[in-house]
Amino acid sequence: MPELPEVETTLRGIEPFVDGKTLTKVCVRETRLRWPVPKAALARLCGQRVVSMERRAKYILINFDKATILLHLGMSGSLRVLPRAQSPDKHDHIDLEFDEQHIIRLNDPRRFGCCLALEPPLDQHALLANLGPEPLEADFGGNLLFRRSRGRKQAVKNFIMDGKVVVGVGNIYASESLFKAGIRPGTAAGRISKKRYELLASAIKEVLGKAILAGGTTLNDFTQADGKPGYFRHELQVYARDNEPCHQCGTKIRSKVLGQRNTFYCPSCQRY
DNA sequence: AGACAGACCTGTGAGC
DNA sequence: TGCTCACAGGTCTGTC
Repeated sequence: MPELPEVETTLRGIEPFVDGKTLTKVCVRETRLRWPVPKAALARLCGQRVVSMERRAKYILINFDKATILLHLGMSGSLRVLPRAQSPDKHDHIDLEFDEQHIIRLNDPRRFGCCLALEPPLDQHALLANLGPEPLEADFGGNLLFRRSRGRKQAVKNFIMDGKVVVGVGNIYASESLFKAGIRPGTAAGRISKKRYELLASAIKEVLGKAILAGGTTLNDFTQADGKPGYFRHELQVYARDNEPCHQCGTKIRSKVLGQRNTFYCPSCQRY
């Protein structure tokens, strides 16, 4: 479910209920997420005030004075703002309480997500130390993709999904961006021209930016922090549209497995 | 080093 | 109706 736009949407949804507030209570019902949830370390943060919040790649960071809560939604996670009295459902693993009325609740059926308590310096933590640039920041562009791709035989789709190259481009938006840039997903990354990479970088920025404005993409179960679906699904050009006509030229959209992930493209619009 | 496969989990929908 | 199977939005880890 959650790619960068979904995580950004989630962050924006919970921010008014978290930023500047004091953590009053933590309730952990299930510690078996991707890594064991450090109950005691989270409990020690109670009484401390949130000084800032940010997103890095697909991680949500809740910063306190001397520690940070790091959350990842994995494949199936969501964070929602709920009334404090709301009883937990199946897979509601963690509640964070920041005021009298609300809780922030992590639900994650597949338990691929995580919730950790980190000590500074944050940027030296293994999960954050080797991340590539943010796709929506100015330091990411076609030039960077071109330089990093020289000599690489890997399929360009797998290349842009590599978090060391650029963060936050997941399976849906990788297919969508390549469509927009006219590039075949299976082309070797090292064989693509600088000019094409400029188009691709712009496409990634545009697709992610639009998806954030739409509140993310809801395929099956993604909901924003207020429980509403994301609306980017209606904008998808190729993802999950195999055998349907391309919106641009009418050719049948094809699918193919690359790097163990389903990939969608238009054989006529994507020729490079 | 780069590239790939496997691993972690549960829910859903298709096909029988 | 109920069973089995394939597949799903992520990403770390190990192996070649």
